[in-house]
Amino acid sequence: MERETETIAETEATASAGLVVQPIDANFSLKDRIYDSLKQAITSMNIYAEDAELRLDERKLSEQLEISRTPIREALARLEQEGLVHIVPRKGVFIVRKTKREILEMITVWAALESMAARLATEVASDEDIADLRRLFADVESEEAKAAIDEYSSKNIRFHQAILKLGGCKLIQDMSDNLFIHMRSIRARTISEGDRAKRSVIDHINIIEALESRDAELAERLVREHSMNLARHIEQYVDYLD
Amino acid sequence: MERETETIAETEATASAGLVVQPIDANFSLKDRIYDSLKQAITSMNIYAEDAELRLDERKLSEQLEISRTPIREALARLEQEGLVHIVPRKGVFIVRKTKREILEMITVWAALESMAARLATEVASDEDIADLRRLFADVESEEAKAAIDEYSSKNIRFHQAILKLGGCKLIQDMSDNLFIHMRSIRARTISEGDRAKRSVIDHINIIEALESRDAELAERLVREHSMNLARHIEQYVDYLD
DNA sequence: TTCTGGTGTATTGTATACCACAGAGAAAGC
DNA sequence: GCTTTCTCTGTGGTATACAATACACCAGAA
Repeated sequence: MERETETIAETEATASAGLVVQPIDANFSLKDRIYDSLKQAITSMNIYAEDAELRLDERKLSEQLEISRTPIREALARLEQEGLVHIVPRKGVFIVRKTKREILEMITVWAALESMAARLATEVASDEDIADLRRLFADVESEEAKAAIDEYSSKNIRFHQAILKLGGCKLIQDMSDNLFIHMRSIRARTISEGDRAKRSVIDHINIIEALESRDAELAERLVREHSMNLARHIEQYVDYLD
Repeated sequence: MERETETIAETEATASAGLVVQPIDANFSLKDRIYDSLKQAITSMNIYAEDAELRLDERKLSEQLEISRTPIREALARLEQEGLVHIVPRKGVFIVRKTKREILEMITVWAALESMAARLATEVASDEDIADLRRLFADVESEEAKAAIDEYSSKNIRFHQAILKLGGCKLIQDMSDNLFIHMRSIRARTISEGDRAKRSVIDHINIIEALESRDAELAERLVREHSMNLARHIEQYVDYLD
């Protein structure tokens, strides 16, 4: 946008002729594209399936993507820093399977971040935003009976991401997104266990009401306990993790 | 040839001669070493000084370190993912200067993490660990009068890191370390402003007492408010950030 | 003098060649 | 038959060569 106006201002002919653009996105870089591509691929696969292929072959990737290994290696270096893959010198690149303990720690951090977001939300979120939250949730409630569990799971996830967003802290959202990659499949699996879905619905109602009444302490506590309950559940019942 | 000698060394010679070790850390990798080296260099420099050199020259680095550009670029890719540097395609690599808003967000996240750590600490930390905290703090108190401010600043930092550790959540510690890199210089600068040092001491006493009495709610609140006070102070008085 | 256009250099992005090592399988010795 | 050793292949690690582009400088024209 800024560049467009600059260009137009600079050359009147352009403006009069109305030749609109070429904001040519010169920011393409193979490294970044590959990074996105690999990240997308990894997050969308079920890492915790038994038969999951955990090994990544640089050369194979370079052939599939029809580029050289160099940018691939740089993308992999980024992914390693992010914790998605682990590079063992002279051994190979492996997709990381988080251990149960690590998952629990991630949920703990998630609880800290989301509860802080909820606290912030009671201060900065508009009434409309909170109303939207209730609307999204009403949706969930009405569809819950007929829709499949994983459909609910998706809404559940959107609910939590909405709260993170309402806090207005970009960094909290970003960090949560990263945690979320690893928690996605776990959340999806555990939601169907026991009566967690129903309890979850109740929790969500309470959280929304706390936000509506702008009760920072209560909102924070409810969000935190909601997450920590998930941690306790996993601690007790999940055994397919290392 | 080499393999023969290796083999001999491993089997007979090693056993009979009692040649003790070769713990040779084969996990060395230029990429990792460079990463550590650059990170150390960046964190130890004052990023926010006026005359700070923000540009990193790959070729110059490769000459100084006497290695090729490839591992350097991989290290830089990691640093970018971590948020320490920013890579602009076909422009170069620049050390990131956080904006005021970003600093404030980092402190908010820090508050969320440290307050969660404090809460956890009231449950899992041993009495001795908490006693150590008080001891560290007593140290601070006695030296505060005579020691320089930056000396206190270092103790202040250790206090906070101790709390993070007491929570027993490794992930919280790691994430906080990252945030800390950017907050280090800010914290050092602001501690000397106003009577923040004295107020800080009082806060710390209260936090320790909350931990000792195993009051999760109180410990969490005090830690959170302590950090958020720093945020408010920066918001109001710091103007050397973008 | 100033603006425009071109050229040259420096620096980044990408490709490729080569090296060292790990691991598996074959061959040889016990 | 079992163990051991050697070799071979595949993979990642590193270096270097090449391509593309950004920026500065300079020349020429208005």
